Amino acid sequence: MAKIKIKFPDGSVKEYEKGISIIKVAEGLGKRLSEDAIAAKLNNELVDLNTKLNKDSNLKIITFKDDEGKEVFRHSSAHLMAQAVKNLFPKAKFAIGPAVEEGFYYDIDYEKSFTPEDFVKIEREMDKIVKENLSIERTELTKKEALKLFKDNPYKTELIKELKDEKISIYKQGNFIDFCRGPHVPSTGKLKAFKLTKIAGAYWKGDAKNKQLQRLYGISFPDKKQLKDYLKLLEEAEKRDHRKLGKELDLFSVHDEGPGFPFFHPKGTVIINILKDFWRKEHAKAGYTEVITPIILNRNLWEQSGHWDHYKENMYFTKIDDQDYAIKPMNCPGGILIYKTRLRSYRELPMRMGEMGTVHRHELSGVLAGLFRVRCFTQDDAHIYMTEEQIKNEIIGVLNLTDHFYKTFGFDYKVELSTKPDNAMGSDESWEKATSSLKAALDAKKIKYKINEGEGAFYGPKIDFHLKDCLGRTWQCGTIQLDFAMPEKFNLTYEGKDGKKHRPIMIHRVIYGSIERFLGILIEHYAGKFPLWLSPVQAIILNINDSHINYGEELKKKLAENNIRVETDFRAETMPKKVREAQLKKIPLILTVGDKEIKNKTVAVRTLDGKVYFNIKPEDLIKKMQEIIDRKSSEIKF
RNA sequence: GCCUCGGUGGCUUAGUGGCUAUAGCGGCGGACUUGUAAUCCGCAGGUCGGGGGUUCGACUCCCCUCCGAGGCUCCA
Repeated sequence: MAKIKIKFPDGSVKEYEKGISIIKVAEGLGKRLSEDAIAAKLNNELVDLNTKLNKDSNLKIITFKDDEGKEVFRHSSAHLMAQAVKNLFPKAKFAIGPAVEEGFYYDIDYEKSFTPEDFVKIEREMDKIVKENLSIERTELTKKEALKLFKDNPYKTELIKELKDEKISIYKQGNFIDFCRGPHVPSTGKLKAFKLTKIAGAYWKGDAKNKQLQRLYGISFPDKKQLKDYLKLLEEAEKRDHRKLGKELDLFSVHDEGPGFPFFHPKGTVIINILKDFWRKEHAKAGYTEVITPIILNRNLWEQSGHWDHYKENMYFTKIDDQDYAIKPMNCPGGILIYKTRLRSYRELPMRMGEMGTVHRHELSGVLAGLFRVRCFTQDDAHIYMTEEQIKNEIIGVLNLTDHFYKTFGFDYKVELSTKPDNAMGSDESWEKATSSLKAALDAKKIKYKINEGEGAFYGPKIDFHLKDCLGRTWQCGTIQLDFAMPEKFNLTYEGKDGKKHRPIMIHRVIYGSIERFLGILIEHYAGKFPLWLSPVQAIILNINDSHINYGEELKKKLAENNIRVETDFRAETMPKKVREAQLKKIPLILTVGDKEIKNKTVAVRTLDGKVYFNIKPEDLIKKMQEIIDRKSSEIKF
């Protein structure tokens, strides 16, 4: 028998008999590894575990810990679900069933809607198939054979016809056959822990003109514990839902009278104003000015900016004196009018103009969600007008500022760079220059980034920031976009050293993104327990009986004089009840006054973690609080 | 916009054709004057999202509408 050499990721090389299957190799490497194995990477190509090795190769065993492993595992789970559905509902026709970031789905064409009761049945059937531990086998067919096999399924037929390749792979597990590129786990017994999560409508090929199918979603893991942990995380996320907390903490509300137009209550407004104050201070330091531009502007402006032609379905309109006006969906055209009020000199560049601009966008009713997706929001916008040479430094400036903001709130973040798309405007040369300036700035800051080839806006390349909250979920917030188009459309110029007119380049950038959305993210990030500097109410004073009210009022006055946001609760309720209520309102500091405190001229301080500190002097408390507020710290200790 | 599910006092919620629609929290009134997560008693509060229909009778069934939740090409 001939021998072949297999090289592993750690550099080691082992000899095997030609024709050995990968699963056999894995078994030789260790029991644990062979049990965890899901698929393998053979010479950098993802393959099934029962693939036979016929020549010298590089081999890596893939487990659930690898992203590819998760994908294969969930993809196999989708097949498992499809098989169960097929067993229970033989008339169901299957479209596509891939793995996604959060699990997997299968699009199914079936006459009747699936119900939650069906979920239970399907899960039971899946369990059965897992217990049978059916082997999952790959077979290759010609296109003709495949078309014959799937002649009753219009979706698979369409997909097979679209395929350029003549060779088609199918996967078979028991009585179930699916057209699939693979790879898959070797048998259904691997798919131990799963749960169907939701059902939704989805169009065939995502096109609203096509038939709408039922999309069944599920999640799966190699063992029950991981599934349990995942479900727990979902539960935790649900507890933190900003819509729920927003109501409980009296921060904001939305009404039938204005879907997608949130109302901010006094406490929510406190936080928004703090976010704005912080923004103003930091931007002034970084050399920005601030402007205010109107909400409603004439049609001519939007025609010139291109919004009238390209963004119309997202805009709101109105008529004034019989003329067409639009409510601004973006701030830039307004800002540009300010730039154009007089001739600009190169000496003025870079010119950094910020604006807390409230924009209105007509989003589809179905996509609205709390503060995350609204129809009216305030962008912490700024536009920088500059020369090509200034790009790199200006980008570095924005990167520094953004980093400072996100760190302040305790967010980790990831950066992505999007490059020239097919429908781009502007010359290849200026794109090249702009993109390399963005890269140079990122490299100078030693920021790691992912490149999204061809995903830039048609008017310029961009950098996006994705925040990671404490549950590991990511949110796109900040963005830095270079723009060659607007300066062109509005014929922006500056006079150079040479006395000639030149075209400036523009940066559009936001850090919070939308203040409303950022507040939503903060609510979930902190689970409603805001750090002291952001807390709408920083302290509440409780008395023990009526004789302590006067002392409590004095204390309140002292705190309020030092700009501390303080409330009192002098109701004739029991202490435990008042403590409980303050705790549920997530007020960071509960201050209690009683006989002892009056006698010693002190106060008892309770923090949200339940620790109580007695004998604190009011002056010391104020000093401590101010220090914590100044540091914007989320920890409180005495 | 489209699909699935949902909408019952301020909030959470019981109630699948039959007396005057539950209960808890919250609110208000009263008693209690209380030492760090719920003291007791009483009262008020609902055109069951809105409109129409079926029926002797509708929160409950049907149709329309409004609002909300989750989704709507991450390649067989």
